[in-house]
Amino acid sequence: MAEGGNGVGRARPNIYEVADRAEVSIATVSRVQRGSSAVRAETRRRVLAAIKELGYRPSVAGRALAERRHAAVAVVFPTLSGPYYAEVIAGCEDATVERGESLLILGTHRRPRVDDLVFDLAHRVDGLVVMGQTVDDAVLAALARDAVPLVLLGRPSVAEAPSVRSANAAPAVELTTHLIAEHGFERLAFVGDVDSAPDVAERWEGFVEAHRRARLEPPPRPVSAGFREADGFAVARAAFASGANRPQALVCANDELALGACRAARSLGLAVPDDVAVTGWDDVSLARLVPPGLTTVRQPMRELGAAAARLLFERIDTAAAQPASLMLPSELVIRSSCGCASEQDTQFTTDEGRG
Amino acid sequence: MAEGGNGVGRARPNIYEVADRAEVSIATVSRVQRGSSAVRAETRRRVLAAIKELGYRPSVAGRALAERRHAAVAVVFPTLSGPYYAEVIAGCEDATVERGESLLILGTHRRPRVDDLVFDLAHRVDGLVVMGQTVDDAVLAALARDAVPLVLLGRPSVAEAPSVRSANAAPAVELTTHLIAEHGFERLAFVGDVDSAPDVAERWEGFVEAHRRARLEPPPRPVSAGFREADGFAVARAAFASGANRPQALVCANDELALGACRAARSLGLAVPDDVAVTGWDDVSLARLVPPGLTTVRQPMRELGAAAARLLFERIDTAAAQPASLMLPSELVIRSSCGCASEQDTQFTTDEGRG
DNA sequence: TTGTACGCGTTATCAT
DNA sequence: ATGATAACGCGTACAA
Repeated sequence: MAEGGNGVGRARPNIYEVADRAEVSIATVSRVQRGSSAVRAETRRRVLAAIKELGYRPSVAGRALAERRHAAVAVVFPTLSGPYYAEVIAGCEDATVERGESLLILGTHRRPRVDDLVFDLAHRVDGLVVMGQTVDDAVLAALARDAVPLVLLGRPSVAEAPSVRSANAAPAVELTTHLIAEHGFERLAFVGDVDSAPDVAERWEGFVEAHRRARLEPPPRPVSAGFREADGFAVARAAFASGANRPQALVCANDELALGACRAARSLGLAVPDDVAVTGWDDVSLARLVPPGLTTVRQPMRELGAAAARLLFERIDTAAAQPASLMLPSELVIRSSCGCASEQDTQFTTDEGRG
Repeated sequence: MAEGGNGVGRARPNIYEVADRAEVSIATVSRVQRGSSAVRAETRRRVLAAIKELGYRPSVAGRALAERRHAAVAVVFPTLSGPYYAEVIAGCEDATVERGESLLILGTHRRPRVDDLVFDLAHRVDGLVVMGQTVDDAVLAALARDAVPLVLLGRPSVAEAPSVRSANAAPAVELTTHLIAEHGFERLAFVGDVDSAPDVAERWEGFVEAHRRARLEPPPRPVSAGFREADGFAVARAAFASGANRPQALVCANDELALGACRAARSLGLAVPDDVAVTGWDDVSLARLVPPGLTTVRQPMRELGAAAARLLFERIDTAAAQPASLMLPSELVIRSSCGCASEQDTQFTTDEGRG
């Protein structure tokens, strides 16, 4: 381990030094080191010895130049706050390391000149995973024209780039139907900004679809801004203010909003789920910790990231075929906030925090 | 925006094509493009036009080879689960983008051949931020011998590499003294694995020091494994089982443990803080949301990451001088779980979740 | 099986 | 102010 003492400050050896030391040509070093063509066993041994003695590692820049590839990909995301993006990126990282390559990251939230940043990034990797609404369609189109392999994540397909998503409509139908059929609710409300993200729009559509199937009139399209706990608090307060006609259940576009709604209920002396049911989306670690356990929908975040990266590699390796888009299933997680029995609220391992 | 239509599939133009089009030599293109030496205004104009028309961007590989630098750094971390590492990495990313460079990431948790991964990584960037106990000291020493610029984060200095940390001992003294002096507690317990991380060890030492100053006998050194919610639950259950002599306050090494301890208390019919006080460390987003608001210590996570990256850049730019290590202050966050009045538990914006 | 020589796209030095 | 040209480190035809 930790290759040996080639003196302090000594410049990194290059392929020529290795060749000299092993008394072969650089071509042979390259062959040995890449494990490619046939090399006589004895020669290979000598070369390997020289590599080890010198602590030689091929220069990525030189190799990138010669091979015309970077052995690296990048993921573009809005922000690292919250568990969603971090988990997805972790999935990308898993798949990337598994392939023996490197992962670059770029956050776009509140950053000027994002287009330029993305173009620069595109030129130092072999492909890009682009999450959510972080990059303009026009930029994606331009990248596609430049033949930059692209995979989209949690966002509709654009510029013929394949996309990886998790199910929204189906679980939304399932969740809403659960509230209607199992718990007998008739006045539901949807909390979330339908126009801000396709994911949310699809959840809303599933919500409406469930009403249609139950022959119930869906509530009017919600107007609300934001995804934050405070937003959920405000919207829920307003909803609860409608007196006797207040909704019996709040279907929130994410767990943050749902937690805010729970707080709003508490602040008005309403009990969840006895006085009002609340559901979330994402299954953040809080969801199972805060009483009552939040009924929500779990997206396979890490798998989403890994799948996107693998799709990207496929796209890189076979420039020809466009791999199809992928839809990963989401899982309904029934806890107590919808009104179901508590049943000891699952396990409590959260994998948060550190030493 | 989005440079123009140089036909589909057209190969990326290189500096020669630009030179041809502008009717200059590649040297001039390089000069213009780098903004270096003097170039006649008219010439510059022509070159700029050619660059724009062709959508030229210099190849990072070519540049890296010529300049012998990568314009990129990497951060090595254990895992992306939980808010701590994600926030720190976000800080690194801020500082990196601010400098116009790129950030590579490598997670080591549960990964085989970490040493090799790190060595590979080191060869494709200009320097490394290494977090926590992710990499063996021997590997760090080897990297240092190879003249790889290194900055350590949240870990004691090794191999003469500067380190960035947040204060542990001082806030631990402050927190413990608060419990002793303000709330009059005399039987405290420390929850956390003191031997697993230097950070935790320092928090423990601060805890002991506060006892010393108050002329109180500190409890025996705790034996506990893990940092997780479930670990806190288990340890706290055991502590509460000691009957009348049970601790009046639990000082936990992080918020996860503290939340587990709270749950343990609940499960035994003990109220927090009325029957037992609990404090955490980190101020994760849960800390202010779960009732009662958790008294904890806030580390400047994002600033830690940014500071580490900037220190690394300094180290890269001035190979000679070793920048000194940095210690960033941590902030005591008093909420209700220590027994202080609730006072409407601060704001509720959490920045978690997404659309 | 092995070696020679060229190309990859820049930067930088040295002439002019 | 501008142009030739030599590195930079590697992969790989092609030749031997």
